[in-house]
Amino acid sequence: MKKYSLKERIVETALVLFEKKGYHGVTVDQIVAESGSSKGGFYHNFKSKDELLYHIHDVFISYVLDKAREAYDNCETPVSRLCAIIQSFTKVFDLYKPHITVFYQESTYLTGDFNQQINEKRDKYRRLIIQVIQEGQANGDFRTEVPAEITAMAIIGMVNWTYKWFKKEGPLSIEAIATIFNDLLLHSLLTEKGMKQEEVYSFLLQSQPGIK
Amino acid sequence: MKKYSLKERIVETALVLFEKKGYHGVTVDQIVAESGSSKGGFYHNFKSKDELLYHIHDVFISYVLDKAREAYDNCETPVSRLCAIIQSFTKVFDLYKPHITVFYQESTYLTGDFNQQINEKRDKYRRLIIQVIQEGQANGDFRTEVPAEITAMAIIGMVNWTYKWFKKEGPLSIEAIATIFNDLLLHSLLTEKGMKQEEVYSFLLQSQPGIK
DNA sequence: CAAAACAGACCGACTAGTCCGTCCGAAGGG
DNA sequence: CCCTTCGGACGGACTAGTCGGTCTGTTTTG
Repeated sequence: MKKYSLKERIVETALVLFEKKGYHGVTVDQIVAESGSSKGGFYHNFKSKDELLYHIHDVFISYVLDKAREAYDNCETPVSRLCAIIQSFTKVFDLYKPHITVFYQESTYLTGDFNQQINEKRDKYRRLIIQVIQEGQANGDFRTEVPAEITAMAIIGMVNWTYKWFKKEGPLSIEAIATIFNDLLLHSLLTEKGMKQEEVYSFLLQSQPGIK
Repeated sequence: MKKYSLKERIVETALVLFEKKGYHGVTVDQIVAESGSSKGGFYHNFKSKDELLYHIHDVFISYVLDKAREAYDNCETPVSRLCAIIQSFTKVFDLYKPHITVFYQESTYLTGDFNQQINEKRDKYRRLIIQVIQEGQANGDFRTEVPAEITAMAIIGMVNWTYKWFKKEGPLSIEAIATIFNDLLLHSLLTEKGMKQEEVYSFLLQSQPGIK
């Protein structure tokens, strides 16, 4: 039974406070007070408030990027790859909701060098999704009328926006939402040929109404 | 040839600065300096920096809400209503990009009363979209497997996210992007019956590749 | 006992908001 | 038509308060 380190406690409380009040709505003194620490403790673990913000960003984007690559490597076809990536990302909301909120809400305030490092990983993530779509278009599973880049951004938008409205206590689990996303996404992307593949059905919702 | 009033000049420069550096990254002094004004001029037109933020929020959400209702009233069927709303919203990016960025990036910092007023309008907008989807499900145009609420949030997310990546100087016009969104959205929502309607085709991309 | 981990008083920079003064155009009287 | 009055729009020095970060101890740990 490991104790939480001070650093972890600081990050956790900062996360909760940032999510509620925003990065600039929270002072270092508040973080220190709520985490039962001190200025000394804080600045022993972080060079600055900026670095704490960077740390939160990095933990999240690194995790998500890893999961996406894992999903890519573990799947064979564009359809299953795309669905697996979306599913893995959406599931992260249960785990990292505050991180995600901070990530999309406060990245403006990352200073030069930190900002650059995060943007690189963000780019890698985007390029991976575009690539999967292009692979699907190349092998005839996905429709080619829609440009892969825009479609990728549409999908990323659909999924990312979840941070604005998802509540853990809500009526739908995050897994259920991921399934709906995949259903919407496959319907908008698949060609008739792509639709006929066996594996597709495991990612779609059934047609009879009233399913939970 | 009307001159810009000081208030307008302040809002315009604030918008540009907020978009680039975030609400808290910009001081009142900076706004005052860049707009060629003064502290007196600023606080004569706005009760506080908060009120300026509120003003920016309100201009945008009011405009968008009006346009959406207009689109709803001018159209007859769920399909055309939904497409018209999406189109009207997406087009706003050309006009109000900085407003939108501020709207989604800085709303955390709206204080109590202001926040409440904006949220009401935001809610009305969301409910309108949900309603259109439900109407489409009721008359058999839209699939009923996907819950209207989640679908609405997926659509709103897809469209809203545009503020994160859209550049006016980019290769695609905002109208082209709106068309792509509508195409994606209709493919994911329409039933076979809904797909057969004549009017649908005007909102879809053609199947032959290479169309601009 | 040395080095790391932490506590907390303190400081300097910064910033939202104030306050008083000035300018200018309209109203109004002569 | 001119001079005076007056009120609203704006200028800008000033302030009170806040907040990130430092510095000097003290405790804990290996």
